[in-house]
Amino acid sequence: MPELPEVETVRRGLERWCLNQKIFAVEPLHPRATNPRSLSAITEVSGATIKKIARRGKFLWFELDRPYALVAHLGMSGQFRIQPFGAVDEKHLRARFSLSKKELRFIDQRTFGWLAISALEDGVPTLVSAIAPDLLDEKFDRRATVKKFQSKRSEVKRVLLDQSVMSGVGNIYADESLWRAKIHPQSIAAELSSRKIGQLIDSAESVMSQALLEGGTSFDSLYTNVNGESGYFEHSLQAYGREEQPCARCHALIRRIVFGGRSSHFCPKCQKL
DNA sequence: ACTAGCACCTGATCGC
DNA sequence: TGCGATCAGGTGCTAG
Repeated sequence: MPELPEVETVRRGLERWCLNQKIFAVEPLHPRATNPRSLSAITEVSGATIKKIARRGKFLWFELDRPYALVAHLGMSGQFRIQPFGAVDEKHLRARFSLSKKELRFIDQRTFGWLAISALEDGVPTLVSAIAPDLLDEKFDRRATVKKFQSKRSEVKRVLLDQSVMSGVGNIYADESLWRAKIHPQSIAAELSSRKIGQLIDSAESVMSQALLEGGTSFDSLYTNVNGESGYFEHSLQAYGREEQPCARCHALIRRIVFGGRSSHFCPKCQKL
């Protein structure tokens, strides 16, 4: 569920509340909350101090005063919450970290999210090394990304969602970016001009930056920041979830189609194949 | 090597 | 009121 703007909102909240805090105790509460590729149990971070909170695409990690990091992915429904000691346990509480004055909690209804211990290599956890830099990363290479898009014979929306090409974009912002760039989601990526792919990248950057300013998109309580508050970007969506509603540009009705097992929303008039 | 499809979960909602 | 079908913002494994 959470895409780059939502994960970045969470990262900033964690930075504000957890930086330079010592982790006194860790309590894992669900077996699926630990990624099977984790180097060891997450209780390993007991006694460590949080030195930095980093992100690449939708992956977050806590850098510690140790040679490894605590990596987190929110999956579809993961949340981090800062709570006072003794607050009632949330229904889907999956792990508890005791800091000096507060508890950091990992909550996840659908259990697609996870935590893991992962070695750092050049500042990036091994578990994240196959993920391409995202649009807000200074390592993001625009020309190389355009080339990668052009090397793919599949539908451009699938490529947008491929985290090894460019990370951070999920189903909502993919539809929004394609709408803004006036590209049909089923266009073959390799058949698009460099200029068109450039427009798509620009659109993804502007839509996600705007969403970030509004604290992200949320339809329900499954996405919130570390204080349990929702974002406001839902009001600004032009394609996602707007099936049968008029396109803001041309008033044709937005269509929803399913491919790759998920919904795609687009304007049949502005976004032609 | 690349691509497409499905599996992994829980819960909300909708139609009958 | 109850039940089954469908849907949900992600990733990763596997079969072709």
